[in-house]
Amino acid sequence: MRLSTKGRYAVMAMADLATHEAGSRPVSLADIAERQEISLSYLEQLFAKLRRNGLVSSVRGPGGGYRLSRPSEEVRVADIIMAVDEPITATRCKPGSAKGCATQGARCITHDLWEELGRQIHVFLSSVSLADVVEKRVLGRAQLDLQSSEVPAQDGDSRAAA
Amino acid sequence: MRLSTKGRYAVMAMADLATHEAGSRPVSLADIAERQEISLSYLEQLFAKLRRNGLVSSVRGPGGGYRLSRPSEEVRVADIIMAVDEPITATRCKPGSAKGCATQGARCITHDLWEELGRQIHVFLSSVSLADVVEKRVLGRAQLDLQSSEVPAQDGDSRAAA
DNA sequence: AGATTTCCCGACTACTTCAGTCAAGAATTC
DNA sequence: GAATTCTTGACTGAAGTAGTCGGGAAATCT
Repeated sequence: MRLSTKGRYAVMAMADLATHEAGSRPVSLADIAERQEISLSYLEQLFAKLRRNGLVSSVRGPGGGYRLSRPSEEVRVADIIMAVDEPITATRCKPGSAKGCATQGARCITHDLWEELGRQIHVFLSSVSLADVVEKRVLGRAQLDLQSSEVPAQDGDSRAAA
Repeated sequence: MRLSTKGRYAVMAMADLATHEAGSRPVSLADIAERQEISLSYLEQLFAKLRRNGLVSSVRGPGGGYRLSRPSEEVRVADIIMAVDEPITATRCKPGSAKGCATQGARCITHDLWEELGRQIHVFLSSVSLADVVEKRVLGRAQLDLQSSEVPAQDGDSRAAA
């Protein structure tokens, strides 16, 4: 799961689409571009990918635009991000790669860590639907349950987090 | 919290340091560079930042090298990544920024989502200590507790995750 | 003292990716 | 057929990544 502004733009656009999808009229990219302040040409790229991945369907001609293929409750944020972001080079841990991971044939020391982090991110973003985003319900669905955090609170915690 | 290969290299190097920190001898960057297949000059950059953030201490001269400032149980992975990665522009959601977020003065639709994701990542990486990484104990410390995942399993799940 | 080993620091650079532009074309409606 | 809207591909400027290079400074050893 790759996290870039491209994915964020896509989620913003999809949320806008879900919000303004009233009645039967599709939503034009021009409208989304104006409301979300994203360039039209860039949106076109994003929606081309979203369409190929079956998340939206298009209607051409005047009055045309895009529509969600499924109700917003059934669209996961993870789906959107995976649709627009390239498959990613998987923490550069491919068996063939010379550097980074796969040192001496074995997986590198930190391999498990990044794999687990990727899984955590994926689980979280899969637990949030587009409807959740629109209705500002991003908490509560998935919650990290820290058991026995033995790591003491450190002094240097004034650094910018998140 | 920014996630880049730079941060990954830093964690790899710190894990290597924690592993080979036997007795009282510091570990030289040349050794780490060879074992982890990271260029020496690049390691020097990373360790300069790690040192400024108080994660390691240095010993000069022959037989010199680096040492962990604290025991590996007390070093959180999040600390390492924050030390080497720049403070980051916080999901481009600054009040002053013209684009992206802060549309019409209000926070953008997806603001809460990314903020929460950032928090989840930070919590996870704070829950894992360097000792956990070295001893391959990255699971079980923090575990996502999904309550009532109503999102149905979708067809297209063969896509590369993580 | 002098040589060697190691950390220390700044400048420079090839490369890739990101974010976005530009231009042309095809389908649909009026 | 003219306007609208999606569709596609090529192109580009800026930024960040992953380094390299070169010269130092402190500590140790002979």
